Amino acid sequence: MKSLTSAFMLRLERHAELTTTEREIFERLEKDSVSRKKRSPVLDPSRADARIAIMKSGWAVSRATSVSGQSTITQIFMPGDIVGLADLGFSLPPHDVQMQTDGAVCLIDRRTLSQLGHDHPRLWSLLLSMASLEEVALRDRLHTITRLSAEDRLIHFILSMKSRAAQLTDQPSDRFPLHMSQKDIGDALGLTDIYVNRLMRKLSSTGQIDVARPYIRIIDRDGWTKRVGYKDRYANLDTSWIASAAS
Amino acid sequence: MKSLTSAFMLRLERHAELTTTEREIFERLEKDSVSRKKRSPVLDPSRADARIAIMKSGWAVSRATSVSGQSTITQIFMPGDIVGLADLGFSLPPHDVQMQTDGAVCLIDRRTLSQLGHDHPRLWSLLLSMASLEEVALRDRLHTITRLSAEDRLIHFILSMKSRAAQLTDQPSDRFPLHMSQKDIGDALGLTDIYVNRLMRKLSSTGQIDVARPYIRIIDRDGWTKRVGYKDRYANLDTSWIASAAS
DNA sequence: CGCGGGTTTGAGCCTACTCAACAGATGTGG
DNA sequence: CCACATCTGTTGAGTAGGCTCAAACCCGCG
Repeated sequence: MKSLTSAFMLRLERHAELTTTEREIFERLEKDSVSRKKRSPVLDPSRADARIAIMKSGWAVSRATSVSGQSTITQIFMPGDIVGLADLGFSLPPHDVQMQTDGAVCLIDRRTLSQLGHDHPRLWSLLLSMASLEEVALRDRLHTITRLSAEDRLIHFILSMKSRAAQLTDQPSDRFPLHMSQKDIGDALGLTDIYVNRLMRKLSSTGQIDVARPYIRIIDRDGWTKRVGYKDRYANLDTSWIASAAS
Repeated sequence: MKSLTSAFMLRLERHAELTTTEREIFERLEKDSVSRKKRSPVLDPSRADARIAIMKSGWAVSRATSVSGQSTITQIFMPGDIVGLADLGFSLPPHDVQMQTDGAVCLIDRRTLSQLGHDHPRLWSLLLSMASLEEVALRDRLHTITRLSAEDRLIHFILSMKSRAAQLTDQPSDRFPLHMSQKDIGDALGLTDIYVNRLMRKLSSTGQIDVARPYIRIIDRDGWTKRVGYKDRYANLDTSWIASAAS
């Protein structure tokens, strides 16, 4: 079961039956990985065409920065996620992606990907489906940020991080690692680090979470889910419409 | 020049050379259109598999709604846009899409799309590129909403609507139609209608915009662009990495 | 031991919200 | 063609949620 060592394969297989040929192709994509230190850029600016990466291990975040120096974390990448999928249409990376912890990534250049997709059309459908997951989660986050109170935003965020952590293991529990400082959480939610701190204190002092950095435990997940109207977009990817593999 | 009647084709050809075969395929996708009245759903719930639509004319918006009844406009669709591209991975539509003006749409079901993509792999690359445009614009909006003042948010929004309007015409000007009430604008920006109103009044009384509903004219676009750090993501789609069409 | 990154707490303030009322426009049914 | 309802825009007054500024504290690390 060599393929189980790869979070990316694990995720793909969770959603769709792969042929042995396809499995070989995806495995080849992950053959060479390079390690990356915390805070270093995921994509190598010197390799202009290597603009896609599969996260092998570690976390990364994508940030948008404004003139005033304020920044927003627009995406959080965990093992098995694909970095740069949403940037395919751009000649220059629109937002920059940095490692959030130490880790390793597999770089893929776009022409290789394009060629692979040409030979194996189902690859595109799968990638597009995965991109669509990202985007829907992003739209959910947009909604929570614009319309929920700071406390509910934080709760929604913790729930979504828990969902994503659950994808990476077969024994999900309500305890999971959150490799982000309170300032980072603020950058993801549009709050100040100070206010995030007050909220976290409040949640833990009222017994809603247990914090033991970097781990966090959600005490009443169902209650929270109902309270903020959380929907787990990651759990069910529908790939039934994709044409079955040729032969 | 029959193809010029289609905003969708116009947009595709702006970004990539199409072969005659490909052109025929895309034209066929748009063959049958159905008209839709303002405020009616774009996708027909009775046709469960028809989950993609190309906007033929009119505007549509996608909304996320929360338990409290608050809603956020997560996407705005104009002629030539593809509705439902980002929802491909879901068995049920995650957010609902309604017409914002009267108009017409072409419904496409997912299996048809999948089959087409199987026969013409470049289709997927193009769709993924277009989806990536959407997503990057969405991330920009997320950033402006989380980190900019209400006034700058509104300015950023008007600039982005202008960019999109510009895609639909060959003679772009700083005057363009905005088919949204102040409440809708608020739903897109995370503001109340009342506050949007105050801001609009301020912008027009200080000579920054001219309003003649539904048209709006930006007076100093360069100044605004610099002020809020606006980047026009729609102007340049990079498709150079896509493998050229077979034969 | 000093330093830097992250966390914690206090005090005061401002941006954008709420509530309320009205004017204009638009539409709709009789 | 009018009467009425509904939607949209406008303005005022008061409020509060999350911000800013400031200062400690904790901990790992060189």
